[in-house]
Amino acid sequence: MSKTKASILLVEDDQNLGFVVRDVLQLKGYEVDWQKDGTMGIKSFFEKGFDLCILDVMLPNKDGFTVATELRELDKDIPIIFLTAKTMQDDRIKGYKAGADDYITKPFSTEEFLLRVEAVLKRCFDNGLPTGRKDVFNIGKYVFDYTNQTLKIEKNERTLTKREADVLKLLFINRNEVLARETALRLIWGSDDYFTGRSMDVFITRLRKYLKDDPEVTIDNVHGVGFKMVVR
Amino acid sequence: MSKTKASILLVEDDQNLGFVVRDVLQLKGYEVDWQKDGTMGIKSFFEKGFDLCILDVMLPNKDGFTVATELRELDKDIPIIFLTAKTMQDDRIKGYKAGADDYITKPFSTEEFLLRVEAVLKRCFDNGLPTGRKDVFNIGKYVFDYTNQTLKIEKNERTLTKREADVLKLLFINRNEVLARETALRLIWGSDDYFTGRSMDVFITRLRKYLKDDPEVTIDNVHGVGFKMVVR
DNA sequence: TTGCCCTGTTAATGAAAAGTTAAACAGCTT
DNA sequence: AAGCTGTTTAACTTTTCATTAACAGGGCAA
Repeated sequence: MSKTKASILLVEDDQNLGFVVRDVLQLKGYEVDWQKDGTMGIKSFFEKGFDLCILDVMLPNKDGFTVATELRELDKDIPIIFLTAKTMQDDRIKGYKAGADDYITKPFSTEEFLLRVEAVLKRCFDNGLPTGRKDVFNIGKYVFDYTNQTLKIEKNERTLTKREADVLKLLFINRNEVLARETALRLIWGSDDYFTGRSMDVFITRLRKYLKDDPEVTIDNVHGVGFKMVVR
Repeated sequence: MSKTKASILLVEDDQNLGFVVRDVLQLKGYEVDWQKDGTMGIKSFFEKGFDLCILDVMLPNKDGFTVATELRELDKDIPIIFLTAKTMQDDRIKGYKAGADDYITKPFSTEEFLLRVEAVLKRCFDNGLPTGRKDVFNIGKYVFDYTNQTLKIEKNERTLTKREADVLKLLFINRNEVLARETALRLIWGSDDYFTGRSMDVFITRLRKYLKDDPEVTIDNVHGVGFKMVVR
């Protein structure tokens, strides 16, 4: 069945506001992951997955909109709520409203806040409850369970390492499209240099070996750019 | 509901002004690519594509107007805003002639600047939001995906190399018009000498081979000038 | 028509990227 | 500190791709 309460990613650099928001949500039974900057937020989302993301617009390094764009690359339907300062111009709010499921202007009351959160969840999961995050993927004849780090074909199950699972998941999210080397290195390794690149190659080799039992699934190289998982 | 905000190309050689402008735009949620000279700006535009370009008039090597003209060759509808140090009537006239959508004289307040930017975007994308950059082209019976570097006809898909994709895209942008050899060499290779010219010929040969399955698509030579992709 | 430059085409070359395997290493646990 | 596990580094091989070369036509001006 489904989970009882949604899990929420909160990206907020302000200590005080972050603490309060997390607390309010947790008291309502939500599972909350609080990250202080966009990069960590994206990493966490990739690894854990959430039912809803709440992003402050003003963030160090990577602002909320950029974060939102990158989150949507990982999951195009993920509900997103923005937190914005009151000083923001009206037309601007209109501008990004299209990409957001809701926006809340600071300061806000906890009641209003919770109402908005629940409204978005209700709208996105029509029974009011999240369907539960999907971290089991069907890759051709394979069944890949990301959280349990297992890869199964017919009766053969293999346990993957964290890195293997990360690379496989990212490839699958971008299946039939080129996954730029740089993107993968940035997201999974956090750095993009010669050696991490070579390291990735080693993982690709290993994953190909794991996936060789279904010829419909291949990992193709696009020279100088990255890799493309092709699922026919 | 995929894109949140417009992506902007900023071409500005001055460190301080460039930094400030980028920052101001980023804080407003725009995705900003800051290039320090015209050549790099054009290259970046060709490879990534943007919703709006902001060009300083005074630039090393290639001035803003020249850059604008070349940008318009790549995308005749791209919105362009000029920045200039002083009120130079001559420049203004020349600027509008090249097709500026707005013209901002330095120094300017961030408020004024942002208003102008938003106004131009609003004017150009009537719903206030950019349409999103298109990098999938229909070339006769072919479907060419620039970012994924694929060229497809019916069920046959072939992956292109970076250079092949670059040349093909440039030819297509100038379809039914002559693409000067020099233009292509400058933009894609960055230099225009005998050997790069010969190299280009090799790519033309290869692209012709790839495109031979649709007789309605040809790459014709214009002796001494360049090539013309003809799509009937 | 002749000669010269420009283009078409194919093959050879060399450099860089990727494939592969094994050893080294780091972080745990026992 | 020995063993175990997972990741990175290293060393070597193979592949890929842009460039260069080599040769064959073509177009155009004189």
